[in-house]
This record gives sequence, structure tokens and C-alpha cells, in this order.
Amino acid sequence: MENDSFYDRVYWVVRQIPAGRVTSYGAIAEFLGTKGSSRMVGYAMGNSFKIFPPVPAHRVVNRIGLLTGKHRFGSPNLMQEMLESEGITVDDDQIKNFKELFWNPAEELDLPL
DNA sequence: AAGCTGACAGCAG
DNA sequence: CCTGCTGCCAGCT
Repeated sequence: MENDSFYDRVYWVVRQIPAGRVTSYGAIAEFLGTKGSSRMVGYAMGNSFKIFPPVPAHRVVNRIGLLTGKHRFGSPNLMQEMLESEGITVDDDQIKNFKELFWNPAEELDLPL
């Protein structure tokens, strides 16, 4: 919050994602006001493993609910394991009921910004 | 200081 | 319908 960096904002939003829920890079980017910078969100996730507190990056997927960044977790199945551990069903790197599990920060969160 | 990178997203062919 | 290319912006080398 006190962080002014764009990355820190991304991390902050991701940390607000409830367990068992997922969101998309584009949703976060749009929420931050930089809809076109959805790539930056994903890139920030790449650095999420080196920051503290750890960011639940496994709850962030692309717009179709595909675990595109699973390889960034060290082990390809680690991301899926974590998601399933939270009650999320994943099949072939694709989150099932993604639409229902989708957590939109712009609606679930009433941030004045 | 300048250029490259990147876990996306959307439009075009 | 599916594959490919560009746009986008902040961080990193």
C-alpha cells in the first residue's frame, strides 16, 4: 500500500485474492488502470517469488483460466497442486469452472484508488 | 543511458 | 476455426 511501485500494487491485489479463487492478469491490469499492461502483471508475478510476503501467484492465471505460468513455480505441477489444494479443479492446466471461481478485484474490492 | 524483456490480450489473416 | 502478430508499459541488464 505504501508502495508506489506498480509491481507492489500488483502484489497487493494478488494478496487480496481469497483462497479457492482465481483472477486474470488482465483483470488486475485493468483494475490498476493499465489494462494494456497485462503483461506487466505477469512479469511482476515472475518476481513475486523473490519478494516478501510471498504472493499467491498460483491464483493468477490468464483470461481463459490456463496455468500459463506454472513453469515459474519451479515445478510444472506445483501450481496445479496448490490450486487443487485450495479446492480448485484443474484439468490439463485448465481451471474448471473458471468463470465461477473468477475473482474480480474491481467488483469484489471497493478500493477508492 | 538505451534497449530488451515478459506467467497477456485482442485483432487480423 | 485456428495460428500468428502487434500493442502495451514498467522493471531489469
